[in-house]
Formats: sequence, structure tokens, C-alpha cells
Amino acid sequence: MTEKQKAILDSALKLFASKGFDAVPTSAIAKEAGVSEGLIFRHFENKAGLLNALMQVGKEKLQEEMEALSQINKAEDKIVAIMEMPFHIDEEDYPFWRLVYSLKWQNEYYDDEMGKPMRDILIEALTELKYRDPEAEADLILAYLDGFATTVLLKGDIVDKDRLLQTLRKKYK
Amino acid sequence: MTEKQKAILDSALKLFASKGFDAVPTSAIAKEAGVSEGLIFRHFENKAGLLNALMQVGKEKLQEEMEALSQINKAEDKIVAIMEMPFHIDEEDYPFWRLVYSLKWQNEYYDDEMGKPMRDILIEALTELKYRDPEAEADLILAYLDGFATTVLLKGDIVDKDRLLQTLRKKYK
DNA sequence: ATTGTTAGTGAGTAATTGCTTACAAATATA
DNA sequence: TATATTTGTAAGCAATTACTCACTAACAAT
Repeated sequence: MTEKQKAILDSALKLFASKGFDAVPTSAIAKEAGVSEGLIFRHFENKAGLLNALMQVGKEKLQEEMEALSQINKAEDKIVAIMEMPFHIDEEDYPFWRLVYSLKWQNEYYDDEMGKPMRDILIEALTELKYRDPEAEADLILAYLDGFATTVLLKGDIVDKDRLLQTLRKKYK
Repeated sequence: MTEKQKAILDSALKLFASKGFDAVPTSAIAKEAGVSEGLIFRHFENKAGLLNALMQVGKEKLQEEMEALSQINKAEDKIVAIMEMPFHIDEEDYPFWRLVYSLKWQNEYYDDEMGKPMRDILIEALTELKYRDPEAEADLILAYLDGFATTVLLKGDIVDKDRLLQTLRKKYK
């Protein structure tokens, strides 16, 4: 991975995340990265290939996170850790998550598979805790999660993240 | 509002909602509506004007909903009604809300003002119920709301809406 | 040193984009 | 009925789009 490849990925992520995939021409990415437009296609084949490369990097990060999660042994702690995830997203990863969430709304790119491993972990933990309907309970938590993530990623500078998390913590006690 | 104007708006909403505003060319809208492309610009000036017209219609619908909400006099009922809103969205309005939520993720179109009146109503109700930090509590509920809406609009056919709502209802009792 | 491979450029390309314009048909107004 | 206004079309426009291609520069392997 050369410097220029990294520059292309960085610029693409930044632009895709703020304006949306379809609104960003490859010419703009090249300009932002200080690179000729042709180089994008040399390295990533086409515009969709760029997006794939971006998602690949992100998915690897996510997988690490999931493994860390599976280290937690108490079911309750596991659920809490999942619910608080959006509040602990590293700020440098905001662009990636903004991109993921924005793509969800476009039929063509919608990819549900990303959330599945988390759902499985949740169901397992909820079953262990003898919840009556672990699946519905898991889907409800995942819905919360989407909401928290949206709020953090979109209104992070308006809404007080810490105060929100504090209020949330009081709820499950 | 002529038949063809309505056809244009319908087609635009359908396409924008499923593919995203930037991914849909005016030519595709015209074709879907069975209309010449020029007519779009005659009636709506430009592509952004089309979007504005769409949002205008939607905002009027929303305003009606808000007035219905203010009719509820018990603060508790008001909060419950707000929290359950996403589960009671009329299915014919799904495209509109999908469009709204997809636009949130694009800097250029992001419009926060739409959620404000709801936040005010929430804060008022929570203050009446003597919550310690009504603002944070309101923001938390709004975060839930975003999550519920996302789930209903995006996974409405995968996740069992009614079962989810039932599970949610058990929580606040 | 020579050769092969990869990294990088810049000028193209055909197709598509949002939008305009000249004109015709329909409809309202007098 | 005559006239003005609105609704509609088809062709065309400059600009932009994703992508290609011929080429050079850098670097590695033999």
C-alpha cells in the first residue's frame, strides 16, 4: 500500500462520508488526494472498487471489536458493552460509520450482514439471562443501537454525548 | 396540480427513496412518470426544486401529526404516543420517511429543524413529570425514536414490527 | 546493465448529466 | 370567437461523468 493509495482511500472516505457515494465524482477524490484521476482506476479498478476497499478496511476493524466483545464472560456486561458501543466509537472512525449508515438507505448498497454477528451474540446472552423472547429483545436493542449511533454520528456536536450516556445508564439499573 | 405533476412527484419520491437523491437522474424520473423530461423543469425549476416540493408535502403531513399530538393532555400518554410513532407510520408514507432519513446523512441536505417541535413537546412533558434532566431525557427518547424509525423503515419486512412494539411496551411499565 | 513489473500521469473517450429553448396543444379568459 | 396563458414536447446544449489508453518514471530481479 503506497502513500498515494492511502491518500486516495482517505480522501474517498472523507468525501463519501460527508456528501454520499453518488454525489462524489472520482475527479474530486483525485483532486483532494493530490493524485491523477487515472491512478484511482489503476489501483481500485472502478468507483465501486474504491468503496469495497473502504468497507474491507472497516470490516476488519469491526471484527477485532467483535472478538474483544466475546472476551467478556458475564452476559449482562456483554449486553451493556454492546448498548454503549456507539458512545465509544473512536472519533477518527466517524467518517467510516457515517458512510456505512448513509449506504444503508440506498437499495443498491444495502448490506445487512454486518449486523448479524452482533445479533447472534445478543440473542445468546439474552437466552442465558432467560428472557422470554430473546429475538425480539435483541432486535429492540439493535434498534436502540441504531438510534444511538445516528445521534452520536449526526448530532455529536449538538447533543452532549456523556450526559446522554449517563441518562441511559440510570435506565438499566 | 395536474395529473402529470402528481405523476412526477410520485415517481421522484419513489426513486429518490430507494436509490438516493443523487443517484437518480431527471431522465429516469421523467421516464417513470411517463412524461417529457422538460416538464420537470417547467413545474419545479430544477432538480432541487423537485426535492423541495416533496419535502413541503411531507412537512404539511407532519404538522398535522404534531397538532394531533398536542391534543393529548396527559403528559405520560404524550410521551408514549411519540415513542410509538415509528410503529404507526402509514406504509404509504414509507418512501417519504426513507427519503428524509437518507438525506440526513448528506451534509448538503441535512435539515435538523424538522425534529425540533417534537423535542420541545417532549421536554415540556418530561418537565411536567418532574424528570431531573428533561433535556437529556428528551434527547435519549429522540435517539430511541431514530432507531425505531430506522428499523421499521429498513427492516420492516425482516423484523416483526408488532412483536417489537409489544416488547417495547413491556419495558415502560 | 538489462529486463520486467509496478506506480503514476495526462490527455483523451463515449455516455450521461441537469437544464434550455423553440415550438405545439390545450385550456382559460375576454 | 379571439386572445392570452398554461401545459406539454422534442431536440439539443455545455458540462460533467466514469473510465481508457498511450506513455513515462521508479524500482526490483536476474
